[in-house]
Amino acid sequence: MAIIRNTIAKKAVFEIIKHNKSAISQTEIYAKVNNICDRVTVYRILERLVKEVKIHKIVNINGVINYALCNSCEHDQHVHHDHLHFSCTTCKKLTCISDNHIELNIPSNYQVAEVFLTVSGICPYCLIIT
Amino acid sequence: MAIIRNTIAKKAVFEIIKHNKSAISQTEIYAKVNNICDRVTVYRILERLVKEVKIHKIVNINGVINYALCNSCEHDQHVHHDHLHFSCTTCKKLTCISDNHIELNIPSNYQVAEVFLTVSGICPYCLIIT
DNA sequence: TAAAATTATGCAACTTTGTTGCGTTAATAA
DNA sequence: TTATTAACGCAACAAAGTTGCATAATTTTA
Repeated sequence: MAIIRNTIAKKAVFEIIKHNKSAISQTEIYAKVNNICDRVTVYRILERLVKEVKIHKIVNINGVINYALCNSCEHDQHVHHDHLHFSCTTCKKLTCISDNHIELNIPSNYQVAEVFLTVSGICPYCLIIT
Repeated sequence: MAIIRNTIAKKAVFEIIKHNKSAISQTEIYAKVNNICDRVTVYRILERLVKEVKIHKIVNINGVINYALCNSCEHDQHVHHDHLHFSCTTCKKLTCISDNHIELNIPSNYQVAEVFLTVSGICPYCLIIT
């Protein structure tokens, strides 16, 4: 039975994700972690945090994996995510947008785990600066 | 004004995507192309086909970019994709599933380009063999 | 039809992102 | 305080994607 250890690096990574307004990638997290630990350690911490269901993995439209808290999510098999991810094509940032309802119509022979609703486009900030 | 050339390699890549039942990655396409051209050329052809709106880019839940025809898509700003992509966690394949309706509720200060609805889980084939 | 223009390709080298093995360090329970 | 083992660092690797530049192929035009 694996005992979970709350190490300094793990706490730091979690705090970074927690306080970041948009979803954040491993590269960005490692840059913010300020050499508190190795690059590989960040990957392993993220893996553990995902397994512990403390953070969520979201892929942006370029294939870069991002991590976010997603407090609003229901971790229930039947109630799917009620929010949407906006993937900005300009700044590459991933933002969570709430208040969306998804009606699914998937053939019963598929076993659904998670639902990802991602919208690409230009975010308000990038629209202003261009 | 760029003149589009329909080269042998480009035709081959397009045919592979066209005849593949699920969305396919660059790596898989290159394997199928049978040394007709270089690895880099495949990347450049895919880039061009996306720009020409002949194929679509879809990211699976692991961040691997896949390409598909998506004939059923409406290329209209207001009418969004009416289908869903199923990303199998076992075989990693991306399949298009039709007949889904998405109601979006995105703040008006976001400029929407494309909508991606991806569901992760286990596909019928993998469910049988396990 | 030959020369000029330009689109597409090949090759090599590189970058970025993510993974694995293994010996060492350090957090936690007893 | 010690024993256990989770977590870490380092090095090396692998996969995916990008860039520069010289060359090949196609199209235009003179």
